[in-house]
Amino acid sequence: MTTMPAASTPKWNRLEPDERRTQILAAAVRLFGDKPYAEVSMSDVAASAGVARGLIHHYIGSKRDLYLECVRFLVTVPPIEDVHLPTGSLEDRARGSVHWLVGVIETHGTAWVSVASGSGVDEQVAQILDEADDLAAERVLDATAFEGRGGDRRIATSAVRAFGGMVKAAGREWLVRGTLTREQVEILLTDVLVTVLGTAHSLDDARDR
Amino acid sequence: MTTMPAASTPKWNRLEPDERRTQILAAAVRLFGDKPYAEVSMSDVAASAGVARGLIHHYIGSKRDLYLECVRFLVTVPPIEDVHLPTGSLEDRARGSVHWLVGVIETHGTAWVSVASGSGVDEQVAQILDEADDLAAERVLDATAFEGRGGDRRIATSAVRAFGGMVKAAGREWLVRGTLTREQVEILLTDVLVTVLGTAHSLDDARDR
DNA sequence: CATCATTATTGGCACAGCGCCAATAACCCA
DNA sequence: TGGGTTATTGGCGCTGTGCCAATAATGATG
Repeated sequence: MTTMPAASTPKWNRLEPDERRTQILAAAVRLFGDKPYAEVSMSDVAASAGVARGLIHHYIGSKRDLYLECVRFLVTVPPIEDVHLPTGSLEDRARGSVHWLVGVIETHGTAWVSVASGSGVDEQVAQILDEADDLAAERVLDATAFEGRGGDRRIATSAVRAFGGMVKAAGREWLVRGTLTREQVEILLTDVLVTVLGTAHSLDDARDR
Repeated sequence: MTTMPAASTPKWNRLEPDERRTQILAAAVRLFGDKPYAEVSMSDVAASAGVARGLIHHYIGSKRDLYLECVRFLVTVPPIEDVHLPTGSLEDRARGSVHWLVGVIETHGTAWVSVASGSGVDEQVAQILDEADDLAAERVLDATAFEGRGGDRRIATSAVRAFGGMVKAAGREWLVRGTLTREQVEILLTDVLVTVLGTAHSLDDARDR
């Protein structure tokens, strides 16, 4: 990659530790991006990076350490961007924040989604969770007597599915972290659900990119 | 459990297939509930259920199959409850739906949260994700110029963290499932964020359980 | 320019855990 | 009470991780 000595052909080329480490990490991020944790072996990463298996352990450590580095890279690099001026009305400022968040997501694309939400889950596991989310969304739409035609309904389902992500996160805040009470969670989610259902109606007018 | 023969002491008692299978599944659900996937070995499940390792493979199959069964159990059992009448105003119906959802979460408690959001993630992975979520929430509060005192701010942070769950889920809808366009995602999230910020102010009045 | 010191890199060994199969023991029935 | 049925066990083979000594490439030194 760097120099090509014509006299002797080295069996392998020697790189700077930082460079090699970055190279390994890049390969790992790529693999962990579209395959779940269990499906990625250290041999795969080593082969993808063009090095021996043992070298990864020398530079990063265990497989879990490698994965941790990848996660840290994927979720901490984006927020480095800073320039965002909170001006205008509340909605304008909210719009700016959301635009920034969506941009963060777009930066690493599906890899970010795969890692951030449901870190390295199996394909079939994701499918089961998806079906459960779908069922819950349908139930919510039925319970709230959502009236809508074909396309409208599908978009509303997706919106409520997204809302389901907030339900889970709120549940985490309540049960695991203990930062919100059950009452606070219900109030918050109720207000948000009302907003989601209200917005869903006007959402298919913006279906064109 | 069933009968106790006094004459001879059997080395192990023979159960009906369904009963044994249920027993194994119960032990697996319990273990997968508070430990990540990689931390739970088939030997642990076997020991916890009081059977030999091989029996699990005989009844369920591979470790992944076992985990799939547990996930399916955790997420499909709750929705069996049905009775919920969509009456009253939109907010009332939304409140009812949210109440039902929160009840579903409560049914299995932390185990559900652990499996549903971030299926079987490592403790350190969860910590990294938590810190990233916290940072993002703080940034959003800063960008939207959220004014609030100490306790208010902390509650608002938690609310925005919960909102972050919806951001991830919406990103999934957009990038992975393709059910929403980027524009639709931004509109939806903007409206919801405005609601979240507005509700957060009145949320500490309901801090008492 | 030849030799040595340094260290990046490799290949293989030991161990843990999964998947499976034949042997075994408990139960049911005549 | 004996024999058939099958739930259950224990151990074997294999894949993959973690680690360490040997090796080779690079830079320094005379």
